[in-house]
Amino acid sequence: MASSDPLVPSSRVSPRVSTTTTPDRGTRVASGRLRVAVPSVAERVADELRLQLAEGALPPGMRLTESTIAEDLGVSRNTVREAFVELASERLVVRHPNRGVFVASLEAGDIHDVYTVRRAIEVSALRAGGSPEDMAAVRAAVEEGKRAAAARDDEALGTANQHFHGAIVAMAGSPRLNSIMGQVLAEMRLFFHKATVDAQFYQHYLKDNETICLALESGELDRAADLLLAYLDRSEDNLNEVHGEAGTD
Amino acid sequence: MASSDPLVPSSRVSPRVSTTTTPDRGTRVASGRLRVAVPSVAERVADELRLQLAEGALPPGMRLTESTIAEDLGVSRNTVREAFVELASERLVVRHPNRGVFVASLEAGDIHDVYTVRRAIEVSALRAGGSPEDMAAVRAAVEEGKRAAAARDDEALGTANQHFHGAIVAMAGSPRLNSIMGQVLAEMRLFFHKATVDAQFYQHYLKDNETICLALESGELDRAADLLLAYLDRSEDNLNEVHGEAGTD
DNA sequence: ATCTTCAGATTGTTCAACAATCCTTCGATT
DNA sequence: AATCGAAGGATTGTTGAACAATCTGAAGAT
Repeated sequence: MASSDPLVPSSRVSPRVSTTTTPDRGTRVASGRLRVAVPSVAERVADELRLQLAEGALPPGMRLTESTIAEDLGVSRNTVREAFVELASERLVVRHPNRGVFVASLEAGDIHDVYTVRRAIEVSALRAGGSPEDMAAVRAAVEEGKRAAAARDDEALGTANQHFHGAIVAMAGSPRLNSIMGQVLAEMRLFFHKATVDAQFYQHYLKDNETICLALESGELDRAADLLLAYLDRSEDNLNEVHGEAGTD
Repeated sequence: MASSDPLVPSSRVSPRVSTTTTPDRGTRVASGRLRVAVPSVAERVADELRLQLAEGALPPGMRLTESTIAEDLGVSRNTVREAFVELASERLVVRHPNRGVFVASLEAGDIHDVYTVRRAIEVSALRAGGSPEDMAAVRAAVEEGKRAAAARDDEALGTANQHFHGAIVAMAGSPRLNSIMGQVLAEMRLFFHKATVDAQFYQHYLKDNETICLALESGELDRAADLLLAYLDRSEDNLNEVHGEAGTD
């Protein structure tokens, strides 16, 4: 869904005939100076592709042809190209020179690698602790997960889980760590659509998150870090099992 | 230096008149199948800019005009643009919409941020230990630093120091962590040209590296990690001092 | 002195062209 | 029949030109 929505407002039918058209994507703020960050077309293409990748509309391994995407989104091939460079730097797609761009697919080694990064940054952030607001965000993610579990909404449960781990990293207050974590989570999302894990899978995580959060709130940072580490190890094993089963298609 | 070398071999004088010219950048290997990764022009532009950034030829805050760079390197504007997207994703340049691309400059907050990332990934990698070969690489970097110090080569000393920390992260055997560390070190290189620190500055680091390496080699991973953490804290403080002095231009 | 207007420069984006490369198909050879 | 190699088509890589949108800075008006 949302696959063929044009990114440009739809006034681009015959681009050259209109001389000095009315401003298209100006969003001109008459009074203030603050421009609220109007994303460029290339960025919006990247955003759209990121969204479709996260939704599973573009499955891992799929080839992304430049001209097709350009037509579908109503932009030029060069703009798609810029978006591809960005997505490739985030490891969401892989560029094979002269062959094309493909949706990234996590192999067994990649899973371990991703979890190595997660262990590094999540444990580090947790061990350093955070402000009360930061911890409140972690707690909020735990409660969000509980609600999702009560509503038997697996999708929401997965989202809450990502919020939980995102909140842990956010405790460090580091834009760079947040950005790295965001990319890692995006990579995992890419993979998760292959295996819709059962509810018990997540239920287990839910309890772990609660325990970790409690340890954090009581100031037992080292214990919280150890718990998180164990959690990540188990999560990696779980994912590998799922991968071993689902990876034989 | 090496600022105006064209990236394309120089057969690009009149690009349209020649129909079916001889292969320009083919590097065709007659026998084998293995193509040794011929970098695209955009990648080479990014490489060249990265190099000039690391060398300090493009100082922080400097504006990089698309057409100028395109002319200097003998490539098209669109290609430069692709390179800019990549460099921006590495935080080596900053893009101001409709205003241009500027060489990134680390502010005080950025320094702390960079060190937060380093603490996370270096300590994590060190704590997990590594194979004998990995540790040998760490040791080699220490010796490299000693030689550079003996030769009073500050440049080489800085390089050896980066090798040391790179080798520590490489112990984790994680391509993603290596890539992150590479970017972080590139960011720091960008900054280091502002302050050519004195020899004693590095001498101190040299002893720390030796101590950390010894702890690692004797299997005292936790102690090595603690030492590294302390080292990074001190290094951050040092850098902030230097920044406070030199940043007043 | 402050505001507006205007021109110049640069970025953002598109388009069209072509070269280089890859993949496939189809013969030709052994 | 199997293998090899040569067209052919499709797609990527790269360029150059064009133009709209935006920013910058300077000249002019209030």
